[in-house]
Amino acid sequence: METITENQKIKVAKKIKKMFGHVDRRNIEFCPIRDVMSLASDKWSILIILYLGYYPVLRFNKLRKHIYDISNKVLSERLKMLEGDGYISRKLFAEVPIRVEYSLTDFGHSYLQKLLELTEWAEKHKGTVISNRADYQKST
Amino acid sequence: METITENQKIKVAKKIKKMFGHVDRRNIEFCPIRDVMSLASDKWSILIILYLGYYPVLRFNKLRKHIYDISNKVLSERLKMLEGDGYISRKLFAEVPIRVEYSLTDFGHSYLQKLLELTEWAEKHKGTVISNRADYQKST
DNA sequence: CGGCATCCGAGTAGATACTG
DNA sequence: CAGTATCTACTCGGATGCCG
Repeated sequence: METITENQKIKVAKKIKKMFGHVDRRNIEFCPIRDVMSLASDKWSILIILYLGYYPVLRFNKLRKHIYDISNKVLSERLKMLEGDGYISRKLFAEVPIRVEYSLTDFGHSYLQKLLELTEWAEKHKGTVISNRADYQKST
Repeated sequence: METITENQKIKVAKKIKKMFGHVDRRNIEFCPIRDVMSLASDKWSILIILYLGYYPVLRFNKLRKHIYDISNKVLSERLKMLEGDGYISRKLFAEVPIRVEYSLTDFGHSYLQKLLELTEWAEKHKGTVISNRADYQKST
């Protein structure tokens, strides 16, 4: 892993202060972490957004097969929330049988670009997490 | 919001494929999204990591006051998990009264650098999410 | 096909009290 | 001070059945 310099740490702290100016107040009407991130960085949401970034258009059951252990209920809930927040769009085709296509909006693509940085980090460092967990188990 | 070009979308799809090569398999022993991200991108985890990125060292009750609505139980659980995965370190001082200091490890700092990109995005675009949500409410 | 409605069980969060 | 213990409440996820 790349070592982090003290300078970088200071830079990061400044960014946090700038972004999170309300860091010390508790009368926050709308916290971006609690209210935006908690939905968008949910395990299922991440997978949905990634799959829609990979396959530009997906139907409900296709998506469900890719995310191979999500239930109808949970998938449809997440899709509704993600649609509500503007990350994905839902196109209904009134055919028989009915067809529904999900895809990312531009807003969703914008989010995905940032999200990808994080998931790439996780993929790259998953080995470290695994061994950290094992060590921690032993030490207790 | 910046418009996303088709080229960028293709680039992103390639990145996803590279990172998420198992995108179509279902016999995944350890999924970085499900197993790493779901802990590290949890609402409370994000807040803990951000506060520890801003204040290099924090004691239990200080941290709890900053994250102004987390219970003892949940905070101590998350701290243990984050410690177990290697993001934070816990230093115990056997004084009276006892003192425990939490801080980010280098691994935690590495994660924070990427995480910050995402939270900055969320802070910048929270207005869009709010209005998207309002529009969606009306349309239903 | 693409969901929604319903029910149920398990896990998780919160409040409070207590302790080394 | 830094948690743990306990209990309760509630949310969440999974399974099933149904319908346009």
